Amino acid sequence: MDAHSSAPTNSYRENQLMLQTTFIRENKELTIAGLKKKFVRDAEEAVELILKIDRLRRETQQELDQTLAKSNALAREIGGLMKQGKKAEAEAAKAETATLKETTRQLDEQLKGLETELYDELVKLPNLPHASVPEGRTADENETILEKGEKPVLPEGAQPHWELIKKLDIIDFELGNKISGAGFPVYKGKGARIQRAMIAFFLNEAANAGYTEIQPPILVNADSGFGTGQLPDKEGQMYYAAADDLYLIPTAEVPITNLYRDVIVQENDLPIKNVGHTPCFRREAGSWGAHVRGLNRLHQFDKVEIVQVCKPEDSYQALEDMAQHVQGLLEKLELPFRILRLCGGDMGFTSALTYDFEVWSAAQERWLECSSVSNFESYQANRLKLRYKIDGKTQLLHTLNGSALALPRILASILENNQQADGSIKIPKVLVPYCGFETIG
RNA sequence: AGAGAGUUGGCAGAGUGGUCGAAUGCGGCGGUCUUGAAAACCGUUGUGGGGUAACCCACCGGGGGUUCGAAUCCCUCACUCUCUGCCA
Repeated sequence: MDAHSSAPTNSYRENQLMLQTTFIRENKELTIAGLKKKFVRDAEEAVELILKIDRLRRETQQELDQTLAKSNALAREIGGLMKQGKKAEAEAAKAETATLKETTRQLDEQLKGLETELYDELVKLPNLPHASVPEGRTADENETILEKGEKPVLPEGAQPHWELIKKLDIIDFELGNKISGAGFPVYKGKGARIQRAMIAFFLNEAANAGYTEIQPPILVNADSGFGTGQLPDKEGQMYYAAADDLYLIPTAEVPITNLYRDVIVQENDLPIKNVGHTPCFRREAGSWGAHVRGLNRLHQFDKVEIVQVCKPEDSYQALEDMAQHVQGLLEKLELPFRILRLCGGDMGFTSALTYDFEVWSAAQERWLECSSVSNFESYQANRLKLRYKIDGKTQLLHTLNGSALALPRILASILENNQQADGSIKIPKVLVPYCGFETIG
């Protein structure tokens, strides 16, 4: 943990603000600078436009409120007159309401339009990167903050995992192809058992670290997709069940974080730490090729996800704790890995700071991403309306999540790194009690 | 899937056209009393938006309508419950 022992300090958001618009209004330059770090095009224009719409929105709101206040007063007056039986006066007052009503209708329409416009613009903006996020546009500019573990020297005739799984008959892509399609492998025998072993191991480790286990639905509605930011941006990456208007989750983050949508959490229930195992479904339409062979990229895979909800001032410590947890798993599995701090251009849309974990895949001689641990600060919480009460005020919480871990690439790495001279695979010691065998093949 | 009944503040539960943002009870918070606690009593206690502020506005499942005025009437959608059917 030495590599990232000092938690980065949150440099520019001492005052956590309720609303993104309020934050932008009061931190215009910081917002623009942050957006530029994430390579948002025309950041200034986007921010100016938002501030302009926001100004108009507030003006319109004021006019509307005043008009409504007049209507309310008049209605009360009419009520009073009716009670006293002053019918003529009441009728006269009624005549006045017609113009007010028309004004209300117009202003209301205007306001709704402006609110929609504002929302549409806001939703286009990604989260702002944390100060410690390195400058850079592509994955090449990510910062390696730790590399650990011995890269194994493979025996003569060592093979990549897609050959090994065939030889050992533990994962069958052809069968999956028949019953579903490409990217839906069938795990058989020890292949299935080691998957189950890893899931149990990961869940137990998380439970030991204080995470509460959750088994969420794996189909979610559109509101949940919006809450965690998959919608409206990455619609095409999720499978969609049109008949029921439900999405297959791309990660357990979606249902588990959305558990707290529209919730005001009690302060002493914080931090919330949840873990869940789910299958994950990803359409990933583009970029299939040689480097995504075998288990490297799938349409369906299993993942154990850890999620935390905490107070703003605790979130960067929580991020470090989560990273440490993931690191511990990889160390126990005895796999070589490295940790990257993603640069502005390579980070996710909703994240403020992300650590990627990559395992070494010895036969492919490549690093494979197996976990991504992120602090979203209040970005998701703002959409989720996830808050807590402090000093009588409601304030947005921070959300974080990370894979702990995604299975297929871990399995690929185990298979490739641990192949023995006799062609068998040695199972990491920690998994043996879970799967009940020490070798495959 | 069919028939019926519901959806109100943290929870329970009143309220069927005019100070209802909403009675009452429980819970929460503050106080009195007490060595301390309980009980009792008093006060307070929803969310969001706008405004320097006083204060104003919106929200009683979602959306729309009637009306000078809607938690209350009408339409529509969603969900929940009960009974029947089906089912792992």
